[in-house]
Amino acid sequence: MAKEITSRVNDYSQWYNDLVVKSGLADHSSVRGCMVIKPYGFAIWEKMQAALDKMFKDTGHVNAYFPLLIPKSFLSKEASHVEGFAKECAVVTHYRLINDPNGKGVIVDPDAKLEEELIIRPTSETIIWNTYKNWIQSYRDLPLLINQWANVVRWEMRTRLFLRTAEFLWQEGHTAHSTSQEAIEETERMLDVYAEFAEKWMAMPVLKGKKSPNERFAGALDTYCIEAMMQDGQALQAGTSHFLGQNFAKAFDVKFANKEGKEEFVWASSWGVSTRLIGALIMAHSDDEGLVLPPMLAPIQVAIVPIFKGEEDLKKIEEKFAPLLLELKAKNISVKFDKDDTKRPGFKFAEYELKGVPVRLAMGMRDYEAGTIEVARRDTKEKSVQQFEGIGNYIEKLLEDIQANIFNRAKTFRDSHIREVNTWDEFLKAIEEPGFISAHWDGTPATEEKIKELTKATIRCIPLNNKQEDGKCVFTGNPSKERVVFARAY
RNA sequence: CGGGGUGUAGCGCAGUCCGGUAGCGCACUUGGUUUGGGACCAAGGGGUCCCAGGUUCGAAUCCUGGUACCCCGACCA
Repeated sequence: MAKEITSRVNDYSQWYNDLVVKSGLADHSSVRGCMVIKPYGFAIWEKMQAALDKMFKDTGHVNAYFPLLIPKSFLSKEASHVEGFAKECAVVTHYRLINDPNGKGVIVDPDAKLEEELIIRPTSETIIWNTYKNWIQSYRDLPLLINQWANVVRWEMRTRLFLRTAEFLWQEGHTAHSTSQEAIEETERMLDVYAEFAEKWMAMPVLKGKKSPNERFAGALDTYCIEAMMQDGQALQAGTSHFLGQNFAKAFDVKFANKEGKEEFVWASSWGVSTRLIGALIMAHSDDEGLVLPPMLAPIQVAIVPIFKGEEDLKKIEEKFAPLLLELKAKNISVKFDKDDTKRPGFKFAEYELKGVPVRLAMGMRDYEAGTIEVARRDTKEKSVQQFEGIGNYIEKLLEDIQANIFNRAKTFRDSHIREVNTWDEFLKAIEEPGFISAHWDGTPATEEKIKELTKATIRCIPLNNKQEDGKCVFTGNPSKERVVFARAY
């Protein structure tokens, strides 16, 4: 075995790290907490971007780009926003380096201190709302529906590849509206877009819900989220959509004249997903042999391994496959025909499993003569021999089947790991098992805080369209109208 | 920020206790044989032993100081 991956049961966290590095998605960089996203990992991100970008455009949004650097003073204009982000901001203080007069290398030129320090954006609400002030005068300028693809920096104390890195890639939508209701509708619409993307493309079931006040975005009136369950039963927030009310409009003085000619503050939403989704993808589906990628996001959907002795065999097999390659291309299926003669078939099989390629085809002279082909699917690791004739359609269906199968597998796992509990004793017992807990909560931040302190579990969300039922808070016994979802989270 | 670990060839590591020619596996290069589940043989190339200072005839190894990254926790839109 050239590449040993720690097994999930042994050490889930180590399994994840091994997998990310050994499958070639990303590496640690020489900067603490920052990663190098390698071509294979970036290809997944590009597929995610393409799908999401289309969904954003289809819902009326356009892309723009705002600066990486933000004047320090901007951040403090919205009180709770600065409180949330100040402690993890990287700051630019100087603009020049000079040769070190005492030795080798360069030092910061003390004479090149910035008048006002700049922060590297941890998120762009402030610089964007400062810009919107100039763009919005009338109700005719609204709504403003803008998205940006960007990188942000948050100086996290502890980082993990993809899940929490100091620098990460994301998209952030920032919209401006003339009414509260319209902004709320936008917030909910984008949550639906995220949920659809997670379930349809990533094959990852998610719970849609609202955050409790404790877990809200710094500066939001309401934070909506999608929460996914990883294979170790922990929760991962996979996307958020915030209703910002008029907080940023007030902080940056963004007003518009309504139809009656009166000035009003603008209503806002913001929403984002990040490269963390790649972490989610890995932890939702993969196994001890490597990645398991959903066909819709796999950079390579079909790998073909010809097994040959000498140029003549290879040529025969290549000729046999030529029409199939065209057919698959026409079906928009990405294929790699791997005729690399320096690696043996067994090596390639293992490598494509590690990389999570959904379907692998193998053909040697035996199959060639018989008019058959070996088909291996990554999700179940099943192999079968099929007739070569008509294999294009078979593969197309198989990819759909794999996409559906891994979604169903993840959904079955999740649904069987959500427990309803009604007493504190049950809660304490259940939280030591993998999975989510559905329980009544009295709605107070104090109770949530206390539960977190005692169990490390947080309220992941208050599910949307939640069933209303009378109950008692699992901790205080105070009356409650609905259940909320508790879990330990990444 | 607390605790732990690690810095030696591209990668993974041994050597450090007990100072004395810098090693192993993988990868790489060349040639050959192989090819249906991670091939084999032969030859070869590759080093600021994290940095600085000290002890010593001599330091990867001992001493002092620094630094970087990783892991566990606390923290975390």
